[in-house]
Amino acid sequence: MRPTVHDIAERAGVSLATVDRVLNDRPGVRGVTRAKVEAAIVELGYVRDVAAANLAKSRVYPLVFILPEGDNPFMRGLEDEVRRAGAHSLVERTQLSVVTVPAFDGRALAREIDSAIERAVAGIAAVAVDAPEVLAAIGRAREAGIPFVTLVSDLANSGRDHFIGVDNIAAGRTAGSLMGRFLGQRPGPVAVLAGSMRVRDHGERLEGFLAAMSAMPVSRAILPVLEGQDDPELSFQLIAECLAEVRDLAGIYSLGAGNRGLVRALAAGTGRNLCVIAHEVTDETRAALEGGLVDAVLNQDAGHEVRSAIRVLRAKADGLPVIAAQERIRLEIFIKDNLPSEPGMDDTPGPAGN
Amino acid sequence: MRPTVHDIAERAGVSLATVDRVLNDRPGVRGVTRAKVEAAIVELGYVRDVAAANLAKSRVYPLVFILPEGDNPFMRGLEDEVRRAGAHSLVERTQLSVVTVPAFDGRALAREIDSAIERAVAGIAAVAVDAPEVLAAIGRAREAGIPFVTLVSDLANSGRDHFIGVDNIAAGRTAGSLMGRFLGQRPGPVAVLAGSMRVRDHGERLEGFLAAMSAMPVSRAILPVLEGQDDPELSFQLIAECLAEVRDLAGIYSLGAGNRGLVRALAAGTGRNLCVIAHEVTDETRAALEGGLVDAVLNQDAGHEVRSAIRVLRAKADGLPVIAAQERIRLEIFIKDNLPSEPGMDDTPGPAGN
DNA sequence: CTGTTAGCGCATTCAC
DNA sequence: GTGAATGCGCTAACAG
Repeated sequence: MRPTVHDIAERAGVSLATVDRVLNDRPGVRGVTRAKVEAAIVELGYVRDVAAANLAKSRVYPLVFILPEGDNPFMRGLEDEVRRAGAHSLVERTQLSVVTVPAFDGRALAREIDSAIERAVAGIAAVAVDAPEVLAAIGRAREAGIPFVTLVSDLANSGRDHFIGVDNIAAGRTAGSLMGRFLGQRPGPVAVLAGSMRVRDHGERLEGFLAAMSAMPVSRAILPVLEGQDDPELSFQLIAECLAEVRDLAGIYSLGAGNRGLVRALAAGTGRNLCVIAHEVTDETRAALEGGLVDAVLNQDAGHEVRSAIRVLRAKADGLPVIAAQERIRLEIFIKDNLPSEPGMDDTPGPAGN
Repeated sequence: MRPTVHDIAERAGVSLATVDRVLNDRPGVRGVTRAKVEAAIVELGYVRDVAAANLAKSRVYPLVFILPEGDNPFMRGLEDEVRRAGAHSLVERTQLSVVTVPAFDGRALAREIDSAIERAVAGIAAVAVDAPEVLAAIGRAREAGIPFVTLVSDLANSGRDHFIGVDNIAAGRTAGSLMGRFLGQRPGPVAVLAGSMRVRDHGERLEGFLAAMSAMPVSRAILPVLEGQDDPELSFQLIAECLAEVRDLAGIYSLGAGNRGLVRALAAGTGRNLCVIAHEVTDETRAALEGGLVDAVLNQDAGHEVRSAIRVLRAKADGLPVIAAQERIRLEIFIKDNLPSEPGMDDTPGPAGN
């Protein structure tokens, strides 16, 4: 049997309360006493039973996810995953909530962060916007001792505890590499559709894409980036225009969330046989992949990201270490043949273990 | 606050013990009483606190992984992952052990399964071999009420509780699709290196590969399958021979674990510019991918598989449902650009949350 | 500064 | 058939 607090209390010749004090390093213990207890802990190889601890604390963990509002399908998918995780969360003493803020609005995000701090939540996960207000708000969360993770888009210098998302430069490189191979010797320029270059992850993807394309044996022109603001209508117009003007277009890389407009334009421009690579599996991209309109979709698993965020926030809240290998979000490549079946319908209701 | 056993005892006008009896449906409760309690459970929306239950039971879960022995790097990787999970497992009241048996030996596997049943373990995970003895042994595990999951290679009609691994037909299709696209118009036949066609997953991968290749616009000859028994030396010879004889060879699909021999032969046959697709990220395939000897590697994440097996076995042991979406093992596609950094060095030691 | 005591939610002997 | 009492490993009042 594993050693318990009783064993270490006995071994150190102190009471349970004292053991508990040094375990949770709370004040009110003399240095000598503390040392004795710590020695006993090491000698017995004690590891705290987190389940029992949480039971005793009967602590609940209110966690808040702050996501951009609007009809960005990936973000709505993230939101769905949070709610789905919420269904299982009672068992894990975790209380999930979602709030949405206008996209790309640093001030609004900062306000929401402060509000969460006010409510004394146990952890915050947010899609970061690159703005000074946000940086400051994250700093305040840190000061309040509230764990903070960035989701999907990072803010590395903010002091956040963890970033949960993919390496976007590598994602861009992967897209470029696939595009180059799929096109082979075929001539013609490539277009890039982005949301906005003011968003960090979009910029990084472009950077990686350009690097990989220029490393290809066949050199190929990349047209000036089209910024569709992740808006379906604007994206549609930009792509439709491009298709009309550039008759020998060979491929399109859609690195943002403007896929609905992209797909509409592709469907209209019949028989062009382009190589198209997009990001995030959504209803639109899934259908386009299955229909042959899109050749590959790069994806980050929203469900994994949400569960990872929860695990990391809870670990930080409990002062536990994080299993890095488990929390690394992979960049998934999907083609028609390895597309997983529709999500959502495959979940089992009821309480669950983990 | 969530309702507890006390609440439902009070509501039903019975004692804790009685509530417990119906919760764990044990005998010794009158029909009427049982009905009252069950009504209260439903009305209050009671869900059992598994953590507290396990604490009270002070139950530990001895789980056993039965893996093929030998120098198959993927299997050794799986074993490493089990040990790694074992380091965190104390916290989760789980006791992991690994036993190895000769590869492809149904009788040896069956014997080991029986031994595990004998020891009354709480769950068994095994790489299935397609043999009647194994089928029978899995049946005995079921009768003994011991949860059983198949790992990597399934045995669907065995009555196992769950399969943890990828869809191998889809894996083969994906390989075929990528091979076709990467080759494009380039002429020449394609070779297939397998371990043994008597293994189910290898057969399924071949099936998918052939289907995808034949669906390609450019028709292409597939050479007779080379069976390397997953043996480095034999695989090397087969591939070296093939390279020597088939001067216009366009590609190789390695669907088994003979990659060490494959890579050696590729390295020797300089400047042949083949399209090579292999399975499982190991030291060899990683290096080959980085060095340009291999174009793509299809992978199943061993760490995820092990953790999934543990979660599923525990859930089954506790009679809890499984979160299907979380337990589905994805088929990962790796090219040079999205290869994750070396695993193993990125783990944090010490106790962990999950 | 340190120790005693009473739970957290559940399972399990024992009596009745 | 049913209930009361005790303990799992830990935390948190409250005393001393």
